[in-house]
Amino acid sequence: MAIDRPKGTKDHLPDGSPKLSLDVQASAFAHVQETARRVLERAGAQFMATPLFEEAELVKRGVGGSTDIVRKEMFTVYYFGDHGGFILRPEGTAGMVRAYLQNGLKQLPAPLKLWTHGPMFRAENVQKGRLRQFHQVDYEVLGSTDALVDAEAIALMVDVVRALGLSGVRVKLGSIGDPADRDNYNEYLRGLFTPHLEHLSDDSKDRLTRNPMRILDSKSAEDQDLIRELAVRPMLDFLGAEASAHFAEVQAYLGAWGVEYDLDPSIVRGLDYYRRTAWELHHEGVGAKSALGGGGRYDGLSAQLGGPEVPGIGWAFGIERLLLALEAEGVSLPGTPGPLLYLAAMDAENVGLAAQIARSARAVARVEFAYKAQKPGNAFKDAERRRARYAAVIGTDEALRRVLNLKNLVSGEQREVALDDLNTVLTELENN
RNA sequence: GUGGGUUUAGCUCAGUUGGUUAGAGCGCCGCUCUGUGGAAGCGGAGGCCGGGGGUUCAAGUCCCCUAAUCCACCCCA
Repeated sequence: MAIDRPKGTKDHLPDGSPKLSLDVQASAFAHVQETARRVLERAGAQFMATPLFEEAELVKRGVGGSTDIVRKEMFTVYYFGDHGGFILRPEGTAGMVRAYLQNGLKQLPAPLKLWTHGPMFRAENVQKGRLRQFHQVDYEVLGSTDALVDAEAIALMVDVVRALGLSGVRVKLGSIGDPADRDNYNEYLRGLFTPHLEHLSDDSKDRLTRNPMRILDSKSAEDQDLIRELAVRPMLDFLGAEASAHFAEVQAYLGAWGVEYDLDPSIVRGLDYYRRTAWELHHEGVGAKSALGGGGRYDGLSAQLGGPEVPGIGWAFGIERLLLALEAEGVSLPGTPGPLLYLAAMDAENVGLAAQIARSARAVARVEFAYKAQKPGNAFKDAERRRARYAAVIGTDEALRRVLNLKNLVSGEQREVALDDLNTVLTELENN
């Protein structure tokens, strides 16, 4: 093969392909999207979609200039002759909020629940559960600060994943407070760690200036020793009165609904616009970080993009990571079903008739036909490989008498059906 | 950006201390089998041994570079 697919991308393959795993099975992707649609739309979310590329400025302002996403993971799009400065979107929220503001969706009754799905792009090195083009399901609620909205969002994220048959997920829940709370906490951490600089790992020395909260979930043993020695207080101790009450309310609702979660003080959002409630969904099967998805409240984002104050909250999970988790649990998703009926003609002059019957039968069911005349033995072999439930071979006798011999490929039983009755019979067979 | 493993047919893999026409199983196509499938037998197609350079009389095999892939770090979905 002369040309391979670009690094960090996957082809989505039809059922039956060699090397097929759930994360590249096109029908599994479709099933995730359909399940998300069902669960989210029943909860009142409406589907919308935004472009795959946006102004670079949107992502810089929306995601934050100090994040790794902006510093080293953006794909710049160079190829629009009349206008430059576009990038492939690295996440969904900035575009959703941009579209909300630009299209006047503030006119719709608030809070407005939206959802979308599609590819995201990050220029990262590849490993398990991490790609350069990956896909997310995304849920956003705009126009409310109510803690009930937070709790419902978290519960819905769990609902979608559960509806797919995944069981081993954990919600890690935290609150990063309001901006002043976070500033206070970062100041506390800097004051605490700076005198012990020489005991921190090199990575954490860097974190101390860029994002001190990251030190707390460092994988380095020396960092963890130091954290224990210094008896570092958790972020939750620094929440202001309002953020604290809000967080208590979120937990009360989750408790009332029986949504399980673990309080995790080390929850840190990588994106600058988060406020208050922040959470992640974890599963063992998805790779080193084990995060299936994450979410949080972003009340400051709209204003940061130059719009009015519009509170918001949202989450996203990675479809590939979800499929890895399902695969790890051995959950199988429904694939594309085979045809209900496979038709073949024995003689070249009846191929056209087979095609005509198939085309009219497609009004009620999935029906395929052979493009060349086939001997009965080969016709049934073919029908079997295509996973048809029924097969019929048309010879001169059937053509003259205007009938089909429908053969059940599992039981081997045959029954004769008049062509005029075919669609009625197929409808019955489809329904049982 | 960094570190380690891997790369031979569509798939899973053999291939000896370098030795001349690179193999198997599965899959695919055909035949045995001109009105009834899942089996068996026989035959066929399909490889610049990831790419480039080097050593050698001779390289799938040894050396260097490069790419892809897998896993991990940073970070994230």
